[in-house]
Amino acid sequence: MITITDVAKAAGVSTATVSRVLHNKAVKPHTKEAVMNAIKELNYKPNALAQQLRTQKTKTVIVVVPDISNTFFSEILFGIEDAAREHDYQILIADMHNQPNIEDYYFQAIQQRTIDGIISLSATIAKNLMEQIAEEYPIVVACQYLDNYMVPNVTIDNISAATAITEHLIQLGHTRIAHIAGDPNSLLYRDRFNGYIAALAKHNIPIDLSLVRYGVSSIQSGYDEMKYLLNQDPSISAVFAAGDIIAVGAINALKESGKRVPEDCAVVGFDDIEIASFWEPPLTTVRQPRRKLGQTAFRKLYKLMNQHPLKSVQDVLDYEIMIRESCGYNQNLNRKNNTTKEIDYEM
Amino acid sequence: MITITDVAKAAGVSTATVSRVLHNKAVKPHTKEAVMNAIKELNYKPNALAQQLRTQKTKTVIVVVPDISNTFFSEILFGIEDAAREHDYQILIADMHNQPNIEDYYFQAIQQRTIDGIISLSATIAKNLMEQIAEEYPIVVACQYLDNYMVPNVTIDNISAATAITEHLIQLGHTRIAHIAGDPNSLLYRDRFNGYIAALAKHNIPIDLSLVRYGVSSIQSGYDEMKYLLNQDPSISAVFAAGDIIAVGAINALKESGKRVPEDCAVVGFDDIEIASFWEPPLTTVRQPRRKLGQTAFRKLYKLMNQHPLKSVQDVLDYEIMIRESCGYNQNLNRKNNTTKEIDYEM
DNA sequence: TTGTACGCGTTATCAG
DNA sequence: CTGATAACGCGTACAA
Repeated sequence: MITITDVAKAAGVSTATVSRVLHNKAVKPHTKEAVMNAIKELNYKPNALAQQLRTQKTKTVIVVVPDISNTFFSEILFGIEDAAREHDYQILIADMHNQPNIEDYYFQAIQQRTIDGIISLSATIAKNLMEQIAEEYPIVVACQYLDNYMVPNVTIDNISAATAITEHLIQLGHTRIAHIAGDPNSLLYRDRFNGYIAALAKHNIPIDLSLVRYGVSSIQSGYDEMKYLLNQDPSISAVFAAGDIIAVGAINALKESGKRVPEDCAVVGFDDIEIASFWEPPLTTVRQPRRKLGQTAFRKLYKLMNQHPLKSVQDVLDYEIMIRESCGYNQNLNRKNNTTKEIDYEM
Repeated sequence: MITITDVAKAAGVSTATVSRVLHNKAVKPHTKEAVMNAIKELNYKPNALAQQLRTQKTKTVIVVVPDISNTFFSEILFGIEDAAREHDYQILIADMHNQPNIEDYYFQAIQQRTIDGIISLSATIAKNLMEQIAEEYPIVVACQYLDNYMVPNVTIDNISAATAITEHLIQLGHTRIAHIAGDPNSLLYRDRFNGYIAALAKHNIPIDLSLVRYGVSSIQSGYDEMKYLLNQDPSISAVFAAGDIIAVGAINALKESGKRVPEDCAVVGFDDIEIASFWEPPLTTVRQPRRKLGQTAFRKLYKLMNQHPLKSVQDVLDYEIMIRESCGYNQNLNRKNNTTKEIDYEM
């Protein structure tokens, strides 16, 4: 292995000078050139490990992803990478495979100084534990949050979005609207559920909890819960699924049962993942600004890692209702909410 | 930050002894206990950076993935992680976003000693460059290969699999069989193309290159190429797509054009990704042993990293033809090939 | 069985 | 502007 000492010898200077050249510090043009030549000739690459040990910075951020095979998260990752590149940071992906015991990852890596910060796209960890970590280390949560969250996070307003898309179904004349919810332990999904309830209440539609089922994020689960609902109450005319993956499973179940979508039963989802627009029929859903969510999350983390003051603990970004065919309203008139806000807790 | 010195002081021993305890070297039970207590009390975590700098080993492997949003790769990653865990290695994911200029990743990370080895699920890099890297550093290629590959790799027999699934269409009576191929610069896709040609030749079906289109791995691309084919030659009665993502796009195009699948046109794919079995109709395709591919790749890399001799340069694993409805042969009789072989080049 | 001392490759401080 | 040197935290000969 070829080190900074080798370069120094070859260039006839000290290692300190080589280091200076490497970091664009003040060096005489002449000596700088000599060093550059030596570097090129020897094909020298600084040892990142040694640099990191010395500077106590790794310029690396770990992203905790619940499930990388869920395409919803990939676009968020792109956004994170976009922003990370701006500041020359590396991204490390930790895939949880949807298992909830993720504490290990947080602790191991950051306590061993392998990384400078964490972006978590998951919030299954206990609230107090998360807050404890957040006090000691830079961490930002994206697309997930907990009640009265004091951990820096960026998200959309799930209640408002769920209300909006449910109202859309109501405005199309539906009153028997089922909901296939996500994990009730996640505030994210509780919010979507609450948005659904709020929309019904607002329009004086009686709330019937027998129309609510709880699924997990898989096509199979959406299929199963829809079958259950159909079996139990054939009068259902619309379904709001808490995620697109669940929604497409529900569509499959409906079609298999001889129901036409949207004529016999409308279906709407949440997230706008890629297959949503390619499904048959194309899915009406809520689009989250995924790339921007990722970018915002990283920029927030960057401030945290470099002791810049945070304007707000929580950033709330805009969402968009994507009207496609699965809801029966085949018109190219998408609705946008324009309420990017920053809820200020003043850290 | 709390270091090994702090622990040593607290336990009243030298840092060397603490280190020995950490690595289960010979230490008197009594002192060992004292050290353990100090570690626990101070909540000491070894600094991984320092360890790695000292030992010149990171126990980390980078996996180069063409596109993490393609679910085909996630299961391979699981397999890699399975095997990595056995040996206490960390996995690092590098997402290429389908861009071919990946040399940077290989070099940067491994030359800067941040990683011990590479598993590449991509082979867009020039052959000689790849071989040059392979001579200097531990690297294994999975699911991809180049002609006369001297770089350790693990894969299925794409020619044989493509031949088998094309023959299945032939046996169902099809003669006008189109092929939507993948990137012809990739031997992987050339092999699938060649398998298609071989099957036609074997059954004396005239080869008509106007039935062959080249797509990329996206639903949209499959859709576009199928539209083109339909427009050009409505007599096509079956399509072999070089990947499932392309295949489902093709199905969408067919249905939109008023063709029934499989009655008017059969479709088969390759890879067996999750949505394949949930599409309408469910897709007949080739299943690759993804998990095992990943495991095998890591174990091969492990040998390389630890100077164990390699039995073979190339491992060829079994594939499986998954017969579903999209080919019109709705019978639960899947075919397996049982020919796991290791082509011996003797390194 | 344990402690001392050095070195992994780099950067930062302090003189000059 | 440059060089000598200490230090980052750890593992391991070597000696005791």
